[in-house]
Amino acid sequence: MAENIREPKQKRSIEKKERIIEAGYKLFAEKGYFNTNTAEIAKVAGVSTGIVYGYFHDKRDILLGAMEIYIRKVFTPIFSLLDGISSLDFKKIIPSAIDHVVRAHKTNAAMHTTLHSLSSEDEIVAARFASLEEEMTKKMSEKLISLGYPRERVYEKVHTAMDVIQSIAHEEVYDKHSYIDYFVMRTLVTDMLVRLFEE
Amino acid sequence: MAENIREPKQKRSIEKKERIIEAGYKLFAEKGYFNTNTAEIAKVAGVSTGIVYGYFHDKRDILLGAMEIYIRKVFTPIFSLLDGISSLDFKKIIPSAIDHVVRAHKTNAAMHTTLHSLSSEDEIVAARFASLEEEMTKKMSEKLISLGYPRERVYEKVHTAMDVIQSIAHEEVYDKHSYIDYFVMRTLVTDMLVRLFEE
Amino acid sequence: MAENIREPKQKRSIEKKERIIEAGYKLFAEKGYFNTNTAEIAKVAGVSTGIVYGYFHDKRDILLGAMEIYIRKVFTPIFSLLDGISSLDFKKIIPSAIDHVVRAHKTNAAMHTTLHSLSSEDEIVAARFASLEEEMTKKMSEKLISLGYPRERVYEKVHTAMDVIQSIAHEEVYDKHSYIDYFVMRTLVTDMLVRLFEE
Amino acid sequence: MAENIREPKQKRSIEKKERIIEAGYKLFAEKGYFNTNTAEIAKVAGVSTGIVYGYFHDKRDILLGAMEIYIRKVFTPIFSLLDGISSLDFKKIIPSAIDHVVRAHKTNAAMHTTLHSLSSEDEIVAARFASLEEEMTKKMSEKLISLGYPRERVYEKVHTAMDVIQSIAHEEVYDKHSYIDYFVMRTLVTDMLVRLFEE
DNA sequence: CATGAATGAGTTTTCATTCAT
DNA sequence: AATGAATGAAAACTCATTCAT
Repeated sequence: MAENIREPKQKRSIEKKERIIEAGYKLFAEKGYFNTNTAEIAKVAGVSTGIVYGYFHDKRDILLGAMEIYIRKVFTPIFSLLDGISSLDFKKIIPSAIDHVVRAHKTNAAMHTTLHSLSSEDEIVAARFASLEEEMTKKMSEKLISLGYPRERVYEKVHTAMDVIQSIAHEEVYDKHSYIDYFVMRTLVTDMLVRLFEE
Repeated sequence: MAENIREPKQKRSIEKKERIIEAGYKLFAEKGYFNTNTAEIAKVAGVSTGIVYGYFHDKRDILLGAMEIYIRKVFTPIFSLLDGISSLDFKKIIPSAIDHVVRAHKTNAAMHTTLHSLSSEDEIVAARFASLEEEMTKKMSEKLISLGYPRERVYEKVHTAMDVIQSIAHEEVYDKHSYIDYFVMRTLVTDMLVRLFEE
Repeated sequence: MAENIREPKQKRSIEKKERIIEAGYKLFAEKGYFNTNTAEIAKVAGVSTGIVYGYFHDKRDILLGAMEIYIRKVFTPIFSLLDGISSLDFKKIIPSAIDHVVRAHKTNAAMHTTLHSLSSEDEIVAARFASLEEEMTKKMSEKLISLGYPRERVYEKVHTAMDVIQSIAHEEVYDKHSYIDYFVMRTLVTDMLVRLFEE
Repeated sequence: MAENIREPKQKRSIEKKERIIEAGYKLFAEKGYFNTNTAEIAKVAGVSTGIVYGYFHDKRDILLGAMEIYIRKVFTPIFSLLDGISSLDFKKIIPSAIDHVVRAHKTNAAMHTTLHSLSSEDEIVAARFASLEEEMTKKMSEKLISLGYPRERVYEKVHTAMDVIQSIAHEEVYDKHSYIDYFVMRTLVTDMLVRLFEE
């Protein structure tokens, strides 16, 4: 039962661990978690099956690694967007936020879906996402307050806005409904959210 | 390999097929699709493992059956809500809609999550949901138009409203964010959507 | 985690379970527990690997089954020997006991060794053997007492006798020492034990 | 595939080889041979996994090394006991022998069990033990003869005594039978063996 | 129609041993 | 000599699906 997971310090090892995660990322996104097996991950990563277990406890651990990559890819730009906000000009903030989120979703849609799936079967994954949303909501809210926005109901507003923006990102990325004009929809949503904050 | 799936005509058989679907529903919702095996479904349904393949092509086919149940449970009340609308009084329509959706989610949240998960791995599931959304959007839009609401951008408004309502239903059902006052959030969302339609 | 082990009631199934145990018995005895794999057991039993897990929780469970067979084979004749004792004539009892034990060992030596091995790695196996020894000691002691033998120190005498008899059985079965005349040794031991009880 | 096992001459190397053996000893004794892996041995020994194969052909080779340690620890004191015998006073010799063996067992019981186990799967281990027993029996017998004890049947007597003493050592060390008074048992055995030699 | 035992390919995981550095 | 990352064969176990009864 001795759990001996290498925490790689050398460059080559770090690269290898990263390669395994990237391979997992790619395959999980393409075929879903349960339809991917470790042998395949190893093959795509160009390593032996054994070494996978040198870097990860098990398959789920690879998923967790991939999730962190996903979070890095998707949330980092969004957090950096936050830093750029310097006034309460929601007519600028909202479209910019939608833009960021849609773009982040577009490049990582498949992984997003896989991870969202796993939320239903894995507590940890679900918890990680919940805490991320919390972090974003709080950071955004504090930012607005620091710029003079009234504190009252700000968490609820921000969280609602985030939900709405995520919805529209989904719509645009999956583009399943031919009867919807996504440009129109985005305009609607933008106005709606601007009003939410400016009321 | 002749695919001989019984389309049961006798009452006893119909009941049996239904029992299998219900068992699948329960288990898929509780533990997810991949963590449920057919033997378990058969056991919960009180039938033999073999007969499951008399009524269904494969495991996925049971999921599809369960999905129809889910749709029946969740969408039927929402469709019937539609019929009750007789004026363009959005201050009444929106809260009622939110109420219906939240309630439907509350009783079927687990299955919703499972099905949503599977969308990423199963085209059919994804397509079924898309077409349902389409149907709902169209029905609702036509209803509004028939009551005199302007046709322009109505699909986009309705679809956006549906997205937002789903989001808030999720929030309330999973209740993961202790920093959110869900009553406040619901009020915000209601006002926001009323304005969307009344502008 | 649903542990569904068939407890076979039908004759065919019982036979199959028995066949698996016998295959395990044979292979464990020939090659040791750790050098035998389940696929091999299945093959020798003439069944699929899967069904093995229909009848047994895991590989160790097969060993436990084999252990019970071993116990049946080895201890049953010894217990029946007990029933045959009708007087305190140790000059007859001791040689007869030695005879039985040596013969039982000779036909099951390999399995004995394997099981004894496992005692060091498996608590259950060890405990089962200890309780068997206890049962035998107690039964034998009660028998002697019922025939009028003094109760004092009888457990210790019987247990000692059992140990000694086991030792000599080992010696005869494995026959590793060319400088030993096993016939002489058996005579020595017999006399020694007769005196132990007759003193 | 050139088998280049270092026969270490330098002190540092000898120490390292010794450390590996001691680590193997400890782990084999604690968890059994098959439940111990080489990486663990290396770790406990404070060396790299690779270098283990610089000093040993394979895992089994480490076991053989550990066995020699065991033999050194257990048999050396017993052999030295032999040297101390200067008369045929069995009332002294027997208790002293029992004492030595019990004590040796008490400190090395776990390894004893492991090695005994391996006898069934490893010819070399079995042979080594057989030859040790032979050596002891012969040495002891010669000693007795040199002190005037009749040569006839002496090997068988000594070997039997050794067996009995080992049995009682086992009993005392593992102490599995609550219904046995081990002090009584030791007295019985002592008397029995004294008589065996004095008859 | 119904049963549930049986199949066997497929999956995760381990570990003795090798090898580049 | 020494390291410890890497290998990959082999093991235990699962489960959707089939089939004899």
